[in-house]
Amino acid sequence: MELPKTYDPKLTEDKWYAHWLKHKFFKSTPDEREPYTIVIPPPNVTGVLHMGHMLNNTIQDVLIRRARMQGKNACWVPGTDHASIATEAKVVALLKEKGINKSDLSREEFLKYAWEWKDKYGGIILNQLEKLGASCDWDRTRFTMENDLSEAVIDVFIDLYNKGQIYRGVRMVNWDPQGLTAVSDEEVIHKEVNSKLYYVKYKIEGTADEWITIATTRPETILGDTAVCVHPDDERYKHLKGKRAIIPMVNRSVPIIYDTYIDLEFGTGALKVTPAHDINDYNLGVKHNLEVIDTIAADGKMSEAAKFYIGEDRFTVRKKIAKDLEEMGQIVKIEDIKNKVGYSERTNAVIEPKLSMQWFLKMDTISKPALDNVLNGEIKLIPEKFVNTYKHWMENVHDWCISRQLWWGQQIPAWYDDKGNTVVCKTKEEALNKLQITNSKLQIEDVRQDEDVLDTWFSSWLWPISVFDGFKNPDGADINYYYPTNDLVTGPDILFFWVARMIIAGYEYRGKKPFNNVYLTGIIRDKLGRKMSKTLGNSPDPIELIEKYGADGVRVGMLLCSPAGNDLPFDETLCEQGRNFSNKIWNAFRLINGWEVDTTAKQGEANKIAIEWFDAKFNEQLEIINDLYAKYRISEVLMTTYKLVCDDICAWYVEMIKPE
RNA sequence: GGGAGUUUAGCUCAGCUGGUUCAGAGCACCUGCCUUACAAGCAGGGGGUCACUGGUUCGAACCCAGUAACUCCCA
Repeated sequence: MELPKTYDPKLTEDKWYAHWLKHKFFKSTPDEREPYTIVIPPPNVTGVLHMGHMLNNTIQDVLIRRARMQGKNACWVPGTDHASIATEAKVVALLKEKGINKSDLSREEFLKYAWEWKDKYGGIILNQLEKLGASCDWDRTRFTMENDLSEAVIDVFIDLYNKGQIYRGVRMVNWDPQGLTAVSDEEVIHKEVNSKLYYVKYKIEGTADEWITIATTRPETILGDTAVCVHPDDERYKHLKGKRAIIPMVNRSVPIIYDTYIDLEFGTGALKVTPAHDINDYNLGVKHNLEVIDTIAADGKMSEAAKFYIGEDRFTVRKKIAKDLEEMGQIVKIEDIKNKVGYSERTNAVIEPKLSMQWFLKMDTISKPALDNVLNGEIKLIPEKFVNTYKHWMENVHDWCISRQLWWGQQIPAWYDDKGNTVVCKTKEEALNKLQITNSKLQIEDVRQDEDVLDTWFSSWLWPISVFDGFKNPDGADINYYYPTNDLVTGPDILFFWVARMIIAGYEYRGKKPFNNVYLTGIIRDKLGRKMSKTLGNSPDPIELIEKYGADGVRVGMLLCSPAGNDLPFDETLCEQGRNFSNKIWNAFRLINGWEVDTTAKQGEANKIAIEWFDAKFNEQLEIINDLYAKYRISEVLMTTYKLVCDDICAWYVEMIKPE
């Protein structure tokens, strides 16, 4: 048989992957062996594979295959996550192309379209994972919005509500005016941007020509101002005590208040207070009992309450009002400054702090075991440096805003009657019964379910439990055998979003950690050190790379430069090295495959020595490799293996035993 | 503004408890080779003020202090 000189990964990889699947080598069911379990960080169901997936799934595959070879019962559970904001946005966009507005559809109609979309595109990323060689137990594939998992989410919501951990209230939340939903604190990305700082003078009430100058980056919110605040120790403003200022344009008289919150150095030391559109102002408002005027509507346009520029976008108004104030002679000066602005992680829209009615999960007590058990090493973060970050977050965690004003997701099981009563339970009938206790004449048609759905992370935080049916069947064979899982491999960007919350849910619902170790991969960057992103277009398509270098080639390329937790500047030449490595192994095989073995021949002395030497060498390197694995130093494991193959096997051993 | 981390060869990184595996690896580079497994290869070679400054020590890439640059997280 003539083997080609150059290795063709395509033939080999497809052939063997099919073989593995056919023989169910990745399948796992509980048995007597020691389990080794990984649950996949479920990718967005409508997403496509990117380099980050490529990296962390390669690492998971390495770990799971090693465990399998060690004779453990290795189980890698795959699946996807319903990604409510992202998916809903995609479906809305698709409908728009067809000339359909979401607002023209009923909830049911919209969800039908969304499920169609999911059924059409939801499998893509899983197929791509197969291409990559991922040895998942595909029979276990789960989806966060499938019936069982949704039921778990609803049950958990009800349970936490009954325990008093979930409440509903009007709070200042991060509002995404494009997604038209609230998002959690973690979904806001603060970026430094170039802005203008407007110095605007407000007249002191009852004076002819006395003014106070405030500085603001958001003049469009002036219309909602309900106070001016200065520092009590500020000599410049002591004489204004008890006075009032007049808000320009709307001519509203507001108090001048004194609070040590004020930064004397910033701007003029005088702050305009807009309780409806800034979290700090809101807090000041609560403290000083200020009026709240909500001047910006949900879509980011000025509301009726603003009185001016009604229906115009907040950024347009920013420019207009500056011009109008200038004409009124109330702009003192405008400076260029850099400041931090919050953007929505999902839509990239500028977040608008907004008061709204939302559901929250109290985080103070429920998060306690999750903090303690990372600090005491019961759960290990790799690399360890993330423990500090984790600790800091956990100690300062705020209540989690879990409601989203969307349709794609688990609808909140809260029910209202016509009198403003609320009950939380699973079904409408149950709700009716409960509501009738205080509202006996209530009819079922008048029971209304909360419109909102739950944050997607509120379902994925249950993932390590729910994929083993731990809610449906808390004493089931699967959950008892596979939980706690062994290793979790994910990016540091979702340490709080997901990892911390899984730990919280693990202790709350199983009384046990969800995993022993968390391996946090690096973030992949391009050669210029920029994060890979769709908008920059600097991310290579992993599938194209696989076509070019083979899955093994790309995987080797990724792992060569990926110490845990460090950024990973990706360079395609690394894949080339990976491909070359595959070729090297191929050719070593080709050589040996060509040899004919004469079983009657006597072993030569040189061969005997060579074999003994290699035996020792191999075992020595194996020990090193095992030690490196124990420390999760995957790229060093690879390098050691690489050298073992290229140097010890190919350059020495094979040459030594090569027939003349 | 608060916190964490990083800085060692052109690039990506090892370097544990300070001391003959302390200045390393892979890639890249240079030179010579299409030598019957592999040019996606082989043989050889060059290359570092261990960010900077000071300190501790018989001895510092490693410990301490300060400085600088970069990265990340939080507000």
